Amino acid sequence: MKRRNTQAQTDILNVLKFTDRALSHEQLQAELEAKVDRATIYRVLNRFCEDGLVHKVMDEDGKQHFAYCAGCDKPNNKHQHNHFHFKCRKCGTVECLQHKIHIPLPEGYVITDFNGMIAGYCKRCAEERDV
Amino acid sequence: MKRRNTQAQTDILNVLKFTDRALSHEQLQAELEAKVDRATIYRVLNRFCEDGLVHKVMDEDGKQHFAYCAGCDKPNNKHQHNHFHFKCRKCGTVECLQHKIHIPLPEGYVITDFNGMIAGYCKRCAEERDV
DNA sequence: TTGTTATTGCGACTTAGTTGCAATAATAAG
DNA sequence: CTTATTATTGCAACTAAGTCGCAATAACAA
Repeated sequence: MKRRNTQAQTDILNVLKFTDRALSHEQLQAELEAKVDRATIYRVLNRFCEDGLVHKVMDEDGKQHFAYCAGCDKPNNKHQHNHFHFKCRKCGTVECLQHKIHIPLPEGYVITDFNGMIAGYCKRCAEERDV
Repeated sequence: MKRRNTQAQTDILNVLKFTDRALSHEQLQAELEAKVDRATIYRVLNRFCEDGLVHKVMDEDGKQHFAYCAGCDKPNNKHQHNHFHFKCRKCGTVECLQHKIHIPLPEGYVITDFNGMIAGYCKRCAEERDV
């Protein structure tokens, strides 16, 4: 199945490309000035994931967030999204942390997917809380 | 609000206590010979989480899994579920990995929650796939 | 034994994400 | 340039996980 170039796709990819955050469907839709259907957004994002353009993370509420693949490792041609994400419980932003992780797996185990999410308060929101 | 001892609660806690897995609501309900209402199971599990008896992990599909707190760190009285979980895409089991994680956070950030999930194939299922 | 209120069961509800299908439009072929 | 092929979209209906309100039940303390 060959991919085609469409407006919706480039719009979505642009939003993701020009932020360092991982966006939920909701946040992404808010950023999209062009009206794109819910279902289409999901389908586009899933396609991007398959193609390795974007990675998906689950937050602690079970909501998907998508981020452009910038600093992901690529050992032997396979994309590894082996970094953590930080979600602020107050402002809701999800950011990719730089620190790369390697988890020792029991022998014989095969890893296909990585989902690391830390929740808490980002610097700004933590300071506001202290006041 | 004071806690009371009920059958449902001890049943649920026993199931969790005597497995080293993190169970989804579905799996847990299957293990419960006594019939307990869906909503009750969720409420009990959430109470257990609040009380620090059990920890919750999200899998890559956004499904909650619950595991009895056995090997969790407890620095200065606060529970930290700072270990990873491995979910087999084939048999569906979620196990707690022993390896403890420490993620360096940007300065000023406060962590309240940790969710680490790796998906792949466990030894048994990986071997079957190779055949 | 009785009163208080935490807990349960039921059903209705919410929300995120998916899917079927007909319409649209990107690309290839002529 | 025109036409054919089929990937992609929009819409609406659907699914599944989890939550919530409320009346009924049952721990526990008095």
